[in-house]
Amino acid sequence: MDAMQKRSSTIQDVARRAGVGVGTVSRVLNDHPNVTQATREQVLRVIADLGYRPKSAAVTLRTRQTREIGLITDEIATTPFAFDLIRGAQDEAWAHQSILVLINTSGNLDLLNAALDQMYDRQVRGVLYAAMFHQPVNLPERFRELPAVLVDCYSEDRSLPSVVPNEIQGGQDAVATLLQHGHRRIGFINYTTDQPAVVGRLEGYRRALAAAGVAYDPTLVRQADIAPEAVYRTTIQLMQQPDRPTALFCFNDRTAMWAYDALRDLALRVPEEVAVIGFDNQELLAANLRPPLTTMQLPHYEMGRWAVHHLIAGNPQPSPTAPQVQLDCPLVWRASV
Amino acid sequence: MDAMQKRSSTIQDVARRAGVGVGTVSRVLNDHPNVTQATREQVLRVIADLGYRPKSAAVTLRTRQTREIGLITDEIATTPFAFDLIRGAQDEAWAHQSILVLINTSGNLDLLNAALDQMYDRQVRGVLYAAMFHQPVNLPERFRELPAVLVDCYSEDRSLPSVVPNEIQGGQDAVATLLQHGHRRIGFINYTTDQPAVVGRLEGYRRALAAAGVAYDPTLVRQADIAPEAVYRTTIQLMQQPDRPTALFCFNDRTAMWAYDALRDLALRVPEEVAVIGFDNQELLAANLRPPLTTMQLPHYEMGRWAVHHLIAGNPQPSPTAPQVQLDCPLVWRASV
DNA sequence: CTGTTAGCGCCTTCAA
DNA sequence: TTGAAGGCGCTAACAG
Repeated sequence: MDAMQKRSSTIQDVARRAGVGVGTVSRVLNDHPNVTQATREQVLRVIADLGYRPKSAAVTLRTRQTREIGLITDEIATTPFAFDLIRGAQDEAWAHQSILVLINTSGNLDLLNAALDQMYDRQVRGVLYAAMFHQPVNLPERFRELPAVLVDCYSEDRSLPSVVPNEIQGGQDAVATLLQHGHRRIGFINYTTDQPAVVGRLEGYRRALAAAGVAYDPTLVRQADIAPEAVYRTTIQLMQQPDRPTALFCFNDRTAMWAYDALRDLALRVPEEVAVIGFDNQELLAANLRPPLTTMQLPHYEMGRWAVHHLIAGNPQPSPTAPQVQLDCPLVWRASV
Repeated sequence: MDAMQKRSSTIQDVARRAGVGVGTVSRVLNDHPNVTQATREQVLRVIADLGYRPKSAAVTLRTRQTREIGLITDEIATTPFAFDLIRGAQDEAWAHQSILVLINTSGNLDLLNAALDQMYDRQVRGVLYAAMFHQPVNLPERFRELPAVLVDCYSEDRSLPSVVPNEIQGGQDAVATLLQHGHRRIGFINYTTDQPAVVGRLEGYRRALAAAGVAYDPTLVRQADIAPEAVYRTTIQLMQQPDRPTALFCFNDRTAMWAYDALRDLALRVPEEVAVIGFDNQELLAANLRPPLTTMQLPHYEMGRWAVHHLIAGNPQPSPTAPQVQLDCPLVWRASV
């Protein structure tokens, strides 16, 4: 390894070759105005010749700041969302000449603390903490000791800035879409917990109905575990009741997938006889179902961007008034409505 | 931001408080033997009191080495595999007190070069380059200037070490499983390109047949685009031919998903009337299909681990003899066989 | 406008 | 076994 690491040139080398002082080189490096055009060009030429690049370790040591942003994830692993979030964060970080440093904690508190240690040691500009799904979280106090933004989660006490999906808007727009297509009896297969997505999407459902002057019918709203049989059975029940729904709003794309199964067994065609709309926009599922599923997209990419932007531009401080931003879930049009 | 960054303590602070020289502190920090037990404990106590942690920038500047590993990905974005690979890499890196620095290039060459610049500047221990799917790649020469390992891809000239899935073994084991369950006429819905996965899995198919003394019947092997209709049609054709196959080996889980559709329309039950085995083990699909899909798992986690391990322990040098490792694809048993 | 100098925080000789 | 001193590569303050 050492063999190949030909000692790269330093600012001294550049200064010498260019016949100037290191201070001057440093100035052109940092776009300081006090350099004549001539010397600047001269220095730039030598830099190019030598292929010189400043060592970030030296810069950090001197300036006490890095161009790194920590991304700590909590077992976000199994979902394809993770990478969208990472991409969004990276794209924004890159726009600020910064780079992502990644740690997945697997939901392990010791690892989380170790991750924070790392972030300190490296003097990152700040830290993102991303959860696997929209939820409240309880983070160690130490999180308040450096700039931090929560993604797809929020601290119980609301003292840290966070960005999450707008579940209500998502639910409302989904149902409004169904309404616009003439549906009046809209079934809703929700999930059983009380997580924000469940509560928010239901609220959106009600608001859309209310806005359209359609009465809320509790027999149309069911809760089912996210499991094949549970959803299958619920769908069958829903569709076999008198005055059956003509459209289905599903808690997420997996739910919709199993509802598809039930509808097929019921010989009900999508979308001709029953319209279906999902949530999440898990490409792998939604785009590959038959017919392709119309669904609401979770704004992971945008949340990643927002979080990094806020970290860099928002100078986030822990405080009771930390912003809690909700990003819209846009409709992704396919063929199930 | 500055407000919260209470200047953390330095090695000097520790030395002063402990009544020793900085050299001594440095020694206990680095487990140097020449420190008496007494002073070591004394220093350790002060370190704990102060919550002192060495700044990595200073260490790097001095030692010229970091504890960072670069991970450059090529638009690996859309697949859920990405995170498994990242997790594997991180877990192994962590075991070596190292951390991942991530850059996604979106297949953009300029970004790739910029990424390499970053890696140089940061003096990372080495770099992983991961592709979206198993394929040959052509990387810039600069890749040869620092320790690098390719993941899920390999350089055309084989000069860089790489780790990829063992497609042949995967195909062979998949088909062998079917054979063991008594199937003799096994359909294979392959993909149309000539990428390693396509070629390798076919080879595996043939080997399994040969090993079982079953003649290779070309009418059972089809190539279909990875698109719903193409697979659907192919499946129908395959199953309607005289002496139809009793089992189906699908190029990947998405292919299997659409084959399911065709089989259902043909009123053929899985696995009672037709056994199906997929490839990739995309949890989101495989586990959620009805019945859940038996499939071969792509070893992304393991490839990530192997790559980092080799980077750190293998002292990789670009050379014509760089190792090209293939990792097995284990069978994931569900309910479709 | 430019060169020189003093550290940033740490590790590593070199003496003691 | 330990302390002191030098320097890693860079920026910023200070003269000039």
